[in-house]
Amino acid sequence: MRKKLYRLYRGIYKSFGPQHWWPARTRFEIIVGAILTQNTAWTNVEKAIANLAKAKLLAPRSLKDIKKKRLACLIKPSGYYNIKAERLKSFVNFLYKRYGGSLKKMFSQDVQNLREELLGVKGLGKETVDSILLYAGKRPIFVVDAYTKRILSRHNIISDDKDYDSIQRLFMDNLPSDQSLFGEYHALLVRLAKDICKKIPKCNLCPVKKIL
DNA sequence: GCCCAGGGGGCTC
DNA sequence: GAGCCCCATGGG
Repeated sequence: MRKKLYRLYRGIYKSFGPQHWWPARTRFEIIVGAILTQNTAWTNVEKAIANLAKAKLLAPRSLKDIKKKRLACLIKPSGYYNIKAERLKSFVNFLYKRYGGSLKKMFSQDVQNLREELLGVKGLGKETVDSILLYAGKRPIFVVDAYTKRILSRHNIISDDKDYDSIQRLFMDNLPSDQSLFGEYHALLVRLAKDICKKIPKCNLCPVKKIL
């Protein structure tokens, strides 16, 4: 298994090179992006984030103070804007209630405790929380998404009925606990899916095999 | 016009 | 615990 995972990584890395995720200027922007990108194309998220930046809202305090309705209006391009405004609000409320609004304090918490706490925030599921921990918190936590599942099962590395936790364990038990490796690996899987695996429902002859 | 996107919650059975 | 529905915009 270890070898399979390394082979896949080397193959994709060779084709695409380092991805340098997450594309954002601050940790808070990463968190906002992680929530906004839920089931949404990144190009739409960029527009929403640009609106927030223009309105000087890419900081916990200002996001906490803004009215939900106006927030929803600003993030409209990212879709699900009412729900996502609610989710951004519930995150900053959590941040203030639990850590006095300090991301520094939040990220100095033990990673497993923090993971449980964040999963308790309404609107933050496993993928969103793990993205936050990995890319904003620089913790070695592997992010599993639909692409990861699809690619691994197409390449017969896993069966297609595996759940989030077991896939995450697969990576974390078989690879060194390295934040930058996990970050690149996940980003490369997304890149790969976007480039070639997209819209091929069940393809055992996926072109990816050629690069492995 | 149709399909999907870097999900998650709530409901039903 | 699996299976469904809802949320919603924009690009291909």
